[in-house]
Amino acid sequence: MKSKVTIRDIAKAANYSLATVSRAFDEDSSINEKTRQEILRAANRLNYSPNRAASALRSGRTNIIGVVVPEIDRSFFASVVKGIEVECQRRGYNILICQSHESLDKEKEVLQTLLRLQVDGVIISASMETHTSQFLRQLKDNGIAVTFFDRVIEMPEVSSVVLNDFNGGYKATNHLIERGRQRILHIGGDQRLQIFKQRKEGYLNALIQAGLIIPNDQVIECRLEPQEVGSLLSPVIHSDKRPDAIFASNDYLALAAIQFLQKLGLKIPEDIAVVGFGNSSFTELVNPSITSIDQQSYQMGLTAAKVLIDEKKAKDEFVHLQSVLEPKLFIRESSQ
Amino acid sequence: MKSKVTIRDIAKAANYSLATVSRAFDEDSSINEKTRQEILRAANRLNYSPNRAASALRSGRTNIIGVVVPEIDRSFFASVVKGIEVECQRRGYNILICQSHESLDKEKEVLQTLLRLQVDGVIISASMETHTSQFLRQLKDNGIAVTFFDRVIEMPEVSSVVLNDFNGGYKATNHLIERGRQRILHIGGDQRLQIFKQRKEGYLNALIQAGLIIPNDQVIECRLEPQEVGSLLSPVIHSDKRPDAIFASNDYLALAAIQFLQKLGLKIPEDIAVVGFGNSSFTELVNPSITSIDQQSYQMGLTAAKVLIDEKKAKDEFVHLQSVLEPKLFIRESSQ
DNA sequence: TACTAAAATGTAAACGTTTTCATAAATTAT
DNA sequence: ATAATTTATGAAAACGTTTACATTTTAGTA
Repeated sequence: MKSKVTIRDIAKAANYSLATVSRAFDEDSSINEKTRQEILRAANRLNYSPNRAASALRSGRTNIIGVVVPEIDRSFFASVVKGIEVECQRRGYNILICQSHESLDKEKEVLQTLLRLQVDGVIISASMETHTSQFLRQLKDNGIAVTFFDRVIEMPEVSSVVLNDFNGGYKATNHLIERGRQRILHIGGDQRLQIFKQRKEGYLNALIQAGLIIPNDQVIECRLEPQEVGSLLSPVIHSDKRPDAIFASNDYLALAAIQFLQKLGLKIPEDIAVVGFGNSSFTELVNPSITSIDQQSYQMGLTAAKVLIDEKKAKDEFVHLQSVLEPKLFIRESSQ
Repeated sequence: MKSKVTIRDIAKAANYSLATVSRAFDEDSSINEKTRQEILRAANRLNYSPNRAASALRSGRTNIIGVVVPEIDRSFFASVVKGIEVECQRRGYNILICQSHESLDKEKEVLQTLLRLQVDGVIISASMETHTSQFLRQLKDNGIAVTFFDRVIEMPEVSSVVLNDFNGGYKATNHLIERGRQRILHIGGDQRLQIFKQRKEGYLNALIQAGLIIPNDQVIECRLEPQEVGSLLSPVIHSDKRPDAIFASNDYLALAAIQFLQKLGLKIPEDIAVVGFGNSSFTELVNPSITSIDQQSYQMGLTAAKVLIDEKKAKDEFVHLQSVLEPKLFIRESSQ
């Protein structure tokens, strides 16, 4: 059964006081290196493992970082979480996962739980319904560090890690322009989210820079339901000025568009080239494979964890920063 | 800053002892209902929130459940974890995620951490390298409940939740037989894993039951690298007795097979019907969409959490059980 | 009514660390 | 050598609960 060897047993075995033993386990504590070794050896011999609850109670630090995502089973979030877990593990932290299910109420609830648990920090991507930061303010006021990723809420003194969505939109569009496309249509996402707004801005910028006119009907807003794509696309496709390329703000929309167009007998990419966003795993599996912008999800997770932990370590003199990752274009058949 | 209202403050406010206040928060503690209400009201008024570290230290219970998966960003695991999180949240538990990265050493390491953290239970799907249960034994010996899912290790007195992979293989194969296919080839996975063994068994059983002969070369073992599929398939396809159907133990293999066959000019499903396994999201996105066996991943997560928590609650009289979920066949174009 | 059993509350001792403050030992400066 | 620092150690008090045990109150019984 449970061994139950405590710091007290080590103290006895190594013939030091509790305090000294405790210090032996603390990196930056003034203690004679020789006695530290003695103590560590004794601890090892007794097969000691510290009681984290006791430590948390006394010190107020848990070494646990809370992670809040809308849904863990979306490949983007799963991948970010993977990055977070890897970096946290490396730095001696553990992660506690919560899902907001895109609901503000649920998000508040899990943040409340994380506060109660006294996590050392929170890494969060806001739910669709979240547009204010008051609850996170509460965490900050209780000394809990906060870092955003991807879906960021305006908030002073909070670090965040995002993709340069503007550049993503720009690169995607520019790629199509370089391939000689002239009439490039954009299927956007919910414009209340910064990420989609930025992608669209990048798209527009690329067009302007290339001197291409942008007719109003060349941007379609789509609330991310791939089923809608057909009906939204139909009028434009049948108009006299059919687009010769599409930049979709999301891989699922790109795929839906491709399938719709193929059903109409159009050839991809010959008649219409398509670029997606997200570099989802299926983009290289479908036929034609889909050119897409990679979101650096894993890297985003690594970075978010790094930023948060560094912030904790640096205490006061830490400068809050927004880390911006650069998107990468993966060229595949749909735009060749 | 931190409010710091403790049980002591409530005791003062409500005019009861510490013990009584503590009991008011414990469901099954003998306490007068009226005083409980009084206390809860006071707690509410003071905006009290319990200190979990203190509770954990004193009681030895953390209300945290550790979850160990090979890689969180594989859609199957992400989906199971989602189920686990939802059920745990509902029952007042939190989950701590760790990845084994398919490495035995890493797995041991994270289990050690979870032990240190004194989690109340562990839900785990074993790494590819794990074939023994000695480290989990250690957890059990320390009073930590363990539940397996999907990748199970033989271990007495441990509950598990799995898919009926045998039936999955059977259903997939039988579906092809019902569609009139006679020469059904199987692309299997690593036979050291029970799940793949079972799928193959189900496949063989369906064939036998239908009175179909099984030539030796009709089962291909593939270590799950989709690139290999072509070279493995090639000889069989060009032989005089070409299969008219394929049951792949995995959706990626199914897709790889389809793409390889299409390149050879074969029509799917007319020339060769294909069924996959996993019901991955891309199966309905590709062309043709792929018939597949659903693994009930979300349900598996829900169930695993439920079984574990029930076991904790029931203490001794709990009967360890293996929950077997039934796979579902999703018929799509690749087998019509 | 008095007596017993059950239910409700209180007292106080844990749980295993960390950390403040005090003290002792070692080092440096004078 | 002595005083002034610096460095290592120790003693003891937290941290905020839970829980065994003791005590009081209430309800039940004869």
